[in-house]
Amino acid sequence: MTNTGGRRRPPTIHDVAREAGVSRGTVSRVLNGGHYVSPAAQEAVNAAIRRTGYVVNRHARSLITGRSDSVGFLLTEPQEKFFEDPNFNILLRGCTQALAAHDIPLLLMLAGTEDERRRITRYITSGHVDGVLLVSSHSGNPVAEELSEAGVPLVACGKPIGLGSKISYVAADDREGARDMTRHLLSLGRRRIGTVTGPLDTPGGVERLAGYKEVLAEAGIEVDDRLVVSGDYSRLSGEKGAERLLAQVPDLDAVFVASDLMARGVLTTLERAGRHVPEDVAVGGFDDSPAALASSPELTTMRQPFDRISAEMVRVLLAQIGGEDTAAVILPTELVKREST
Amino acid sequence: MTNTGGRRRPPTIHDVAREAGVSRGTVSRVLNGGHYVSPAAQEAVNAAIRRTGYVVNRHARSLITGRSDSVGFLLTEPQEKFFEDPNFNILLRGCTQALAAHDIPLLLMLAGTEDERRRITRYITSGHVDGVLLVSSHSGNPVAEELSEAGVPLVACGKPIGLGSKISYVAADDREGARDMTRHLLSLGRRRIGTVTGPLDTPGGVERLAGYKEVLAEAGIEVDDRLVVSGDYSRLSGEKGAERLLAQVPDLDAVFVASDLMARGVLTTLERAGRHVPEDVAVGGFDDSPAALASSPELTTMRQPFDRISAEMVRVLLAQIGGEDTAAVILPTELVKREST
DNA sequence: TTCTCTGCTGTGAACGCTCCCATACCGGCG
DNA sequence: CGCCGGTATGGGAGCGTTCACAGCAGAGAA
Repeated sequence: MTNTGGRRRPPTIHDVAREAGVSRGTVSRVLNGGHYVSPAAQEAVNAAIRRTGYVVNRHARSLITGRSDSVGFLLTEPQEKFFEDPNFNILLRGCTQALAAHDIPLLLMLAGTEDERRRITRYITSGHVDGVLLVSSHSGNPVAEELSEAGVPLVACGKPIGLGSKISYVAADDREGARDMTRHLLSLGRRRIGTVTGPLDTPGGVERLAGYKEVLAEAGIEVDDRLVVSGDYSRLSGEKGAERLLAQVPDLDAVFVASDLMARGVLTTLERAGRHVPEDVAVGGFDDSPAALASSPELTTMRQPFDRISAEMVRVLLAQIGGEDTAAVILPTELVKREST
Repeated sequence: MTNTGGRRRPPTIHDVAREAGVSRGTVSRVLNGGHYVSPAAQEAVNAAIRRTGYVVNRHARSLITGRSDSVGFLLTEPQEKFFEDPNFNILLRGCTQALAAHDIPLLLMLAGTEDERRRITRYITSGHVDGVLLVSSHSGNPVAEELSEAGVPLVACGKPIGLGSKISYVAADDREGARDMTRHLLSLGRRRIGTVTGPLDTPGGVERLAGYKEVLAEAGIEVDDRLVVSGDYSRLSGEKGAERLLAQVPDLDAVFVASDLMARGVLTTLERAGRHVPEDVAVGGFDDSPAALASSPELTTMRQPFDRISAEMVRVLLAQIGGEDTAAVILPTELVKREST
């Protein structure tokens, strides 16, 4: 590697060609898979690349190929949620790494306000990224539709609620997860099982509630309206939710909470009310976020496979960029038993 | 805005020129500040841009200017820390927003392993970003030196410990913050004040310890070695640290903890030991992270102005990219009194 | 008038790459 | 022998921009 220290003009494909005694074309072919290149030339070019410290100029390449070899990670949540929810971070990390394995940089984009959203939509649709990983649990999200209609490859995390949209997504099996957790609570002998749902304009909120109701119905237990209160995934809404549950159903013996963060709020309220967990009331969360371990007692929860979700999102997006038709991917959740049940 | 639906060739500067009845050059001048352009032409071009939905092709621009109009956000911590520490997220968000205001995308880069570090260094030094925001509290970080020597504009968050390095950085005033907190504990009448430090190979760890010691010395209190234990900013290390403190100094009446996360660990240990906070032992944290509010009792802490830090990092980096010489920026911290003292 | 200066405009080069076409070689087949 | 298909290579064209330069008009000075 030459060119130590000071800012010199970086080597171009020309320099490599000269150094290797071949033409630009041959170097380019080596760079792009090495088809129609003799082993001798192949070797000479690779040596020359090593000697010159050549790195392809992605701008020049993008200019002609029309691809940018980068993807956007778009967050359309209002900002606060980003920080309250550890899942975003895990997802972000997973996606960055999965993309790095393909040598694709990730552009982080936040579109909290309407203004930002317009700017970013414009940026994306004008070809500055090859595709978009969309993280936004809330529905009614115009960005997804816009981008999708503009033909931008797009993969969402979680099912977009938009009616009949053909947007690919990767999600955990919320309904089955909720079913498993509810069955688990039943298997402990609990019968007065309440739930604190997520926001009902999100697929996660809807599906988890559905799973809960299904299992209770199958077990022949009346699904009492007073057993169901809804939250917004925040800790505080967990506290409030539990207060309402206790008021409406004094003989409550278990709660299925649609997120760990809310579950922590539920624990707080139960403790304040003098109910022991899990003796008096069993509590099951959802996500297996760090919050689940940080609480006391540690939360029983449904583990969402975020590492696999991010890997799948990247895989599906790259396939879509490659021109394949892609479908939804649903990944199974896993019950993690801890102290709270 | 034409070009709805299907994938058409996006308009180029040529199309805009034709539409506006001027030349490429004039359009380009409008795009880049509008100097030497008559008001009439200016107006015609802007109208044409609006009509065609033109967006500049950044690849073509970068190819000739040599700038990429994007910056990297480089994280060299081992991965886990990223998630344990809420500060990173706040920083990331702040930087993304500050950059967005300049229409500069942020490329997120994780370099946890040696391999990744080489790849990313290579990527950066070959001009794919104009500058780097570096987040890595630990010292002995070769990346910073490498990039800096290669002439890449670089701003670190927190002071890099590297000897005599000329790297610009933005940091909170750790020492003064520690002094304030220690004074606060003294003002409550506490005299057996322990501390759980951060890692002593980080500037934050060192400075906060120094501030603590200074104030005790100034108050004429002997700085007992047994009062000082060190942690690694993790919650667990806070628990362990507090255990050691209690063992070594049974009559402990206050603890200054170098991070909120560790402070939560300290609270856990104190509760287990039956010590009441703040009655028996006052606890002061550092960061004012969400963890400070989530704990019970809520933590008194030193607020680090992360919003201003990220804004300053971006400002300094852009100045550096613009060719200015830049220096370090130190921002004041602020005492936030809550229940734990 | 003539010359200069200033504001504004158009145009031919690049920038570094990939694409495509022309060419050349080789072995095998009719 | 001529012709073919497959492999390998070189080089021109062009991607969409900015930059440098040349040119032109009009105002003011000589």
